[in-house]
Amino acid sequence: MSRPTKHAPERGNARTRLLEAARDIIRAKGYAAATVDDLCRVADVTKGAFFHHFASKDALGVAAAEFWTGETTAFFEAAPYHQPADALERVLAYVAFRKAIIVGEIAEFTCLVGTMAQEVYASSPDIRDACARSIFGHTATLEADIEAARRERGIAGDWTAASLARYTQAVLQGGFVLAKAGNDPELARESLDHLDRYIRHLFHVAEEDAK
Amino acid sequence: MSRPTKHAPERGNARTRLLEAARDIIRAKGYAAATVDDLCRVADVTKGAFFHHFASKDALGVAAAEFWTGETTAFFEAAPYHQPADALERVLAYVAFRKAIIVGEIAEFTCLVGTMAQEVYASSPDIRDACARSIFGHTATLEADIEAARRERGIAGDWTAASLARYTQAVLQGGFVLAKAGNDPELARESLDHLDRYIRHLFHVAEEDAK
DNA sequence: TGATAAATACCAACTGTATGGTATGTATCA
DNA sequence: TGATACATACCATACAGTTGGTATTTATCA
Repeated sequence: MSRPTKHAPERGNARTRLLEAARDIIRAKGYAAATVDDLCRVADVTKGAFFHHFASKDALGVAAAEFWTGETTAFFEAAPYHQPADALERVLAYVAFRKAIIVGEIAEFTCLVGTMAQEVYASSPDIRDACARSIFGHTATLEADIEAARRERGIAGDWTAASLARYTQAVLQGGFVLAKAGNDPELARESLDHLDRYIRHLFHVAEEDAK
Repeated sequence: MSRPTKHAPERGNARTRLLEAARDIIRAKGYAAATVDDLCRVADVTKGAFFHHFASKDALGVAAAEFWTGETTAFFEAAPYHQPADALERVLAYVAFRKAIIVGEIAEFTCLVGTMAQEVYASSPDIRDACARSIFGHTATLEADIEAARRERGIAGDWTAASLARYTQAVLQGGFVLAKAGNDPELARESLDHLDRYIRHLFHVAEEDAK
């Protein structure tokens, strides 16, 4: 995705700094309100550099979604919830992990591509599709564990692993919306407690005395 | 909220038409991208009329959230899910109703205040708070039925009626985000199937063979 | 190895238009 | 007569995008 050059300066090139700025600014005030000048100021580059690296603001939007995909993929691959040998435990550890990382400022734990998709789904199909790839690509990684847990434990029921994986994303995204509206991260964490209880129900395991 | 005057023209005054335009345009492309000119064009009023009724674009945002509260309150009060004598049946009927009205264009069934809150939560506290009142005011109406169902059926468990009511909103809002990203309303309906199954679990009732 | 061409990465200043908002007017109604 | 409900024309600024440059790196080849 990012074609590295020997050219590369020491502390990250302008393109990367612009993508990081986009990630932070768009999460804080949305895509439309994030102006090119905003991005350049935060990234400490000029407008000439912006339009050298991106053909348009929308092109940056697509690149920002792909950058987010790369960052989050690496982050979740390195996360500790993969450790349990038991597949269901990995799924529950995923939910617990998602809850645990809901800390600090709202803009720091909410989802860039969920925010962007909500805003541009109709006006910018390119960005929307990049967001969709990011979200549903992530759910696919969870789907494997859910499917394995189902086989291991011989669970029936009229739901699919893919559907449950998507549902975890829906609960997360919805929790973020509520946290933003109510200006309270606890609203997002609270949603994940219900999700945890639901998954334990589907797999017939007892609720743990959570935190 | 809307102080009617004898002045009033036949098909709704400029203020109301602007609020309806705001509702439709903001759901389609977000708050920031909805320009005052857009709103005036769709409402078929001039800019003078806009700034006669609203001190600023942000003031319109607040008014639009309140207008949405009024419309949705009336809509849900008139909805058929209140009919069952049994409180739990009313709760499940609410979820079924929310699923049933997810039809047509995405912009027609998604939530104005969820969209706005996601965008302006940090940059416009007034709008954010109006959105919060709309969302959490609505969850409060469901909370009563959940609490009644709990009493009627003697249900224990480490969750509150208020928390479950908020969770239904989170699932809805998250379903909308996924529907927008995937450009497919089914993604929102699917989330509600999981929610239905979860609620039945909490109240120890069997899953119905849903359509 | 060194000269040179070509590409890349970036910068400063600029442009046309869109934007939120204003100033000032008029018609209608109580 | 005074307030309300608009309309028209206007304004300063913010906006995405352009133009025309320079410095640096890489590729080519004698």
